[in-house]
Amino acid sequence: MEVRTRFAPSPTGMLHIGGLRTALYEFLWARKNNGKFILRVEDTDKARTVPGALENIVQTLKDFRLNFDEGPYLQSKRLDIYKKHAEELVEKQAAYYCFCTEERLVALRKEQEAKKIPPKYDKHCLKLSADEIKGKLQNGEPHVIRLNVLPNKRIRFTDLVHGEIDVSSNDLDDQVLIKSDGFPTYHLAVVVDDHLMKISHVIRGEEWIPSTPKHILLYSAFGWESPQFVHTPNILGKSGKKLSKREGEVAVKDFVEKGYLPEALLNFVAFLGWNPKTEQEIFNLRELVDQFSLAKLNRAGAVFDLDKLDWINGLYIRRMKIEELFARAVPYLVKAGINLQDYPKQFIEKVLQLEQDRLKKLSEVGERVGYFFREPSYDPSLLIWKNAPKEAILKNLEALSSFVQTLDPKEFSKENLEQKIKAWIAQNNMKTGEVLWPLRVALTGLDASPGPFEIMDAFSALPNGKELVVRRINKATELLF
RNA sequence: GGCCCAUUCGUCUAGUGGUUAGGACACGGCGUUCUCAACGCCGGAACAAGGGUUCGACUCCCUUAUGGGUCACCA
Repeated sequence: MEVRTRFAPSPTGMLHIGGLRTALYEFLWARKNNGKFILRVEDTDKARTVPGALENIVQTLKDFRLNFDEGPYLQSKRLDIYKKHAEELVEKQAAYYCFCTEERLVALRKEQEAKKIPPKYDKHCLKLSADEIKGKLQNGEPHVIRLNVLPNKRIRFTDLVHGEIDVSSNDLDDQVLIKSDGFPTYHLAVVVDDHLMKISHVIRGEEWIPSTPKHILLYSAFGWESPQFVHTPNILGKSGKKLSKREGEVAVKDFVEKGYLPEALLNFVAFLGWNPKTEQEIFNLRELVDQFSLAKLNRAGAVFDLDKLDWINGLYIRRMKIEELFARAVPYLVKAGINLQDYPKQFIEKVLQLEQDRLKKLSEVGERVGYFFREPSYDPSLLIWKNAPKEAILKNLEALSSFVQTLDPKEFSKENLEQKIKAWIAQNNMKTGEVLWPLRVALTGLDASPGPFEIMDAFSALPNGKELVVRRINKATELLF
């Protein structure tokens, strides 16, 4: 049988991390089995539908290369299908019309809560005669269609992650199938569509386990075979609760804007609930498809650990070719107010290369490379290396300034500079730290940064690079004086 | 509260009756070094508890505890 999976989000907001992982697993399982991955939009709640959400979902899947083979199917365009199926259920007496008002339902629930019994519909409208129903329908009375759950039945199903799950029908409510606005509820729509779309594996979050028995009832009422159910563990926030907006960003879009790479995000999210059972940690999409299996899904929820995401993201950044890093960093550099057209590409590339090992996310790049684009300002005391006397530092900087001026800008390669300057230091019996530390601070104004040789190397890609370097050294001597 | 699901280092996890309980992130130390990264080496750190079953339990069973999910004309 062909493997067909579907991602079935409701367009109530931006695609979030949990949705991304679900889509990933569905995608992987389909690809792994040469099956089909389908996108279906569960937009059956008119009130909660957010404009732009559908576009965001489609675009994000595209950006992350989780290409779907069919869809997007919109449930809001399939209303007649659900209605027809609900009526079929009514005919089979597996469902019934209900005309109860919201007030009655609320009162009923209150009463049950007061008695500390689980709130359930009391099957009030099941007692209506055929004529009564006909009359009310003809009068146009508002109504819904409810599933008729028979008491004292065991409902069993197999979940590929959790194994056998067994529930009593007494714990199930007479779920509304068709709402009074004519739209189906999730439960009806999901079952009808999964069947009609020949979905082989329903992969979704574990919060759906409690409603799966209702779905089983529907499948059997229709006389259909159920698909395989795969309930994935939840992604948890630091608090151990289901990841939610309360504990920080959850929209995929926000992570991308912060400079997390789609590949890194996918790699990270894949490991939240799944593990290849090897010691390999870094996987591209191709490898994930290769290694993925439902049997390797975990059961317990997984906490979303930003530290590990940062590590993976940094690792992907480090492995990137410089041209690619350049291309991806452009928006962040622009945002930092750097006019890229004013600088040679080679210069920007060298600058990025310097920071490549240090970046955890792309959004940090603007701030980190700032000293290349504007004169640093800093406290002069920062120029002092450890407990070195101020006079020695001043003297070293002045001598350094003269020495650098004698150097040919064409020989500003990192290796050459290092060799030349270190030889010069030795020649003059200076202390390395008392030269290189103030040099570096003069160039960057920072207590932590890349080394002075590579910074000078980068500056040399500018027509006036050497002058800039000398000017900064001189400025440092003035500051210190 | 009813029902359901889960439980190995702080976090992600390996482990399917006999292991010095392994790896990764984070953390600490050391090395490299002008600083910070990156890199390398080292280190601390876990089987929720109690009963069984067994020659032997992290592994199997039961109970308890804890955590989570769910109980809508939302998905």
